[in-house]
Formats: sequence, C-alpha cells, structure tokens
Amino acid sequence: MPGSKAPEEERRHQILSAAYRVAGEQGLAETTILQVAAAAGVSPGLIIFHFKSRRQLLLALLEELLATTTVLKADAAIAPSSTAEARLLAVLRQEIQRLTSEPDRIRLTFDYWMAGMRDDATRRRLKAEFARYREAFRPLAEAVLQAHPDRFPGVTADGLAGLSVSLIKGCAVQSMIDPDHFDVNEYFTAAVGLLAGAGSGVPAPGQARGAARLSAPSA
Amino acid sequence: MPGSKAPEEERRHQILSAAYRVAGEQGLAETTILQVAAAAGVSPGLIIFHFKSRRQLLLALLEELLATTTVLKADAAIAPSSTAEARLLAVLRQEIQRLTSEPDRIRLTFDYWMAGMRDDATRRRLKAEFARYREAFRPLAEAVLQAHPDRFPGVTADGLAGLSVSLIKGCAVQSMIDPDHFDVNEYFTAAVGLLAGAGSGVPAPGQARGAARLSAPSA
DNA sequence: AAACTCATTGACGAGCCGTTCAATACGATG
DNA sequence: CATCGTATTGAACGGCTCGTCAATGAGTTT
Repeated sequence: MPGSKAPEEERRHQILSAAYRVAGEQGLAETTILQVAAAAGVSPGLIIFHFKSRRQLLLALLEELLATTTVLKADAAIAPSSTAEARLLAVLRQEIQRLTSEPDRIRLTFDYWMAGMRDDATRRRLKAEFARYREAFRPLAEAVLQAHPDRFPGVTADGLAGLSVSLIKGCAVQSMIDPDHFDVNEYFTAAVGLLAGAGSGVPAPGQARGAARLSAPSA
Repeated sequence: MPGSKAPEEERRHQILSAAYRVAGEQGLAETTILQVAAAAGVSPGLIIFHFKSRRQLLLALLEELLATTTVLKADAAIAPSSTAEARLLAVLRQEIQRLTSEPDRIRLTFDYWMAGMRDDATRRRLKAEFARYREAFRPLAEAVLQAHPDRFPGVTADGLAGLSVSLIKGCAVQSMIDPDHFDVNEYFTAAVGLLAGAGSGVPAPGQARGAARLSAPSA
C-alpha cells in the first residue's frame, strides 16, 4: 500500500529535512539512504526515485544548507553611521556569535568542508561559497583601509577580508571541538585590540566574563 | 605461508605507516582494514591482531600523527632578540607556511577534527592537543601585551593566543578547500598590519606577489 | 630434536550498504 | 467509469565491511 502522493517539491523537502536531521546527528559519512528513509517515514526506493543517487541527495542537501544560511546581513543590521573598524568588528562579532548559536548547522557545514576535499563537485560549490563570503567582507575591509591609509601599509582589502574569513572559520573549528573554552567575548576583545587599537570607540562588552572563564595561571 | 615474524613495534609502525598513506589518499572514513592491509602487504587478520579493532587502529594513527607533528619550534628558530610582535608574527608565519608545505598531514588532521565531533575519545585527545598548542602561544602573546600595555586594552594573553590559534586553523581550512586563493604572504601582510601597525620593523616579504595573484576588481 | 609460544594467514559469517525492479495504488484525464 | 501516468513500496541482489577463528609455520626454549 503505497502512501499518499505528494507534490514533487514538497516530498523533496520532506526528504531533505529528514536528511538534515540524520546528518546532524550521525555525521555526513554515516548518513545512509535507509536511515534517511526511516527518518522521513518513507521507503528507501523513493529516495532514489527523487534523487537518483545518494551522492546527489547529499549534494542537494548541501545546496539547501547553503541556501538557508543567512549570509552576512551586514548592511541591514549594522549601524551605518559608525566608523569603518566598528562596522567590520560588528560583523565579525555577529558571525562568530552565530557559530555558537547554530552548532548543528556549523557541524554539518564542517562535514561538507571535509567531503569537499575529495569530491570535486562539493569542492567547487564550497569554493564558490567561500568566494562569496569573502567578497561580502571586501567592502568592509576596504572602508577600514581607506579610513586609515597609514596604519596598514601594504595590506590589501582582499588580504584583510581573507584574514577575517579565515579567523571566522578557525573560530568555527575551535567552537566545535572545544566549545567550553570558546568564549566569544574574549576573542572579540582581542580582535578589537588588534584592529582598532587603544581608545577606538568600540567597547568590548562582557570582557570580564571572558577573563574569568579561562584560568590565567601566571597572571 | 605466513610471512616472517617481525618485532611488535616494528610491525605496528609498518601498519600505521600504511594506514597513514591510505588515510591521506582516501580519507579517514573510507580507510578500511582491508585497504590498510593491502597497502602494508599484510593480511587483514594481522591488523586486528595488533590493534584489536578498526577504531583503535585509527586512534593509534591519531596518536602517531600528533607525535610526529613538529609543535612550535618557536624558541629555537626564532631570533630571540627581536621585538615581541616580531616573534609572534614570525611564529604565525611559520605555522601558516607549514599548512601549505604539508597538505597531506593537514588534511588528515582535518579529518580527525571532523571525527572528533562524534567520537568522544578523539575529541578528548584533540582538546588536549589544542590546549597544548594554545599554551605554546601564550608566552608570545604575553610578551606582546607587556611590551605595549596601552595598545591592547582589555586583551588577555589567553585571548590573543586563542585568536592566533583560531587564525591558523582558519587558514588551514582555507588552504585545504581553496588552495589556489590561499596566499601566505598576503595573509601574513594583513596580520602584520593588524598586530604591528605602521613602521613596526617587520617587513612583509613578497607582498607584491600576493597582490598580483588575486584579482582586485575595483582597485 | 622435541615441545611450545605466538605472529600470521585466509576463509568465513553476519550485517549493512546503495541500487534495481516488478508490483501496486493513487490521482488525473478522457 | 475506464485508462493511463506516475509516485510509492518492499523485496532482492551484489558488494563491501568488520571481526572471528582454526590452521600454519617461524623462533625460542628445553
């Protein structure tokens, strides 16, 4: 007794949703068609029917993952009247904060980074996404460099943008492996110190909490 | 016709070496006992004999991976007479450079980061290693903060050390997914600009190469 | 030389996997 | 109501996996 029919798109979404759940719990490598089928309350054959292969199912899941990831709502939320450094720092903080608020999503993204090392299609897709992400940082980085042309000799906007992105990715790794020792405020305070220097008008909120959370042996 | 006997430690090393090769090519998830056995020129049963299970084989491989990873030879190679920022930057540069010179090793490490998300034993091991790595940066960070107590208000040594480590990890991710757009010199130049500010005595070698390699659309 | 220890082998079972496919039932169309 | 396309099922297949195990032979001890 086959179940009731459903419109194409709806069923695809149902399956992808189940796949997202399974992948979040078990990891991408252990996400099998049978498990996804069970999670979706659907037969294994149906999954092959809609996505022709496991590989394409996972590629579709990556596509949905990227599509539903909020990408840098910088222009909207960040006060446009602040200084250039403040804006870049605010976006940095926002992005790093997001790492801790959506651990499942980050973990899955991480999973795809891994898969991207061996799978060409995945790698190409991630490469494009990375470029988009970096490009979103470029105007912010450019503004900072223009505001202080003497402070950062030889630094390009691409370099500063890439550095920012790499920092965020590194924080993602850190927050996944060792979430207890990952303190957003402490990192942010350090970033403020680096980028803005002394008395730059961007206060470091909750800095004391960060300092108290990590034991400081020789201080 | 069983092969000739070999001393315990030697055979373990032979198998781990083969496992390292296989894992580097196929990825950790696809590293099977049979493939390792074939690569080592040994029967599958022997692997189970020496490492009781696949899981323990991979844990042993992680152990060897960490043991053979040169950890921050900072004190030796870096000129101790330089300024605090120069020393920190030199170590940063050295570490980031290492990412591109040992891609296989980094890829495998990355693989374990991934595994560490779901496997407790792996996670604990990596957590400890991360802490060690961060700790190695602490004295360098502390020196920088002491040299310029007014420049980095509210920044702790732990924060600066953690930030440095995260940056390196982020660069690792970047260099794995998109090695073509990963330019050590450009990143390093940006880091120099951030940490040292203008005219700090740490020149940025090969900066032009980095700028030429990335297209700068609106410059 | 005989006995014994143990590293080593390769076949084997149980289990899971992805995918194929004939059978089936739903929903629209005529 | 009959017909047809297709979404859906679940069994079946072939393949690969990990781990077990009896058999084998090399090295060592007596």
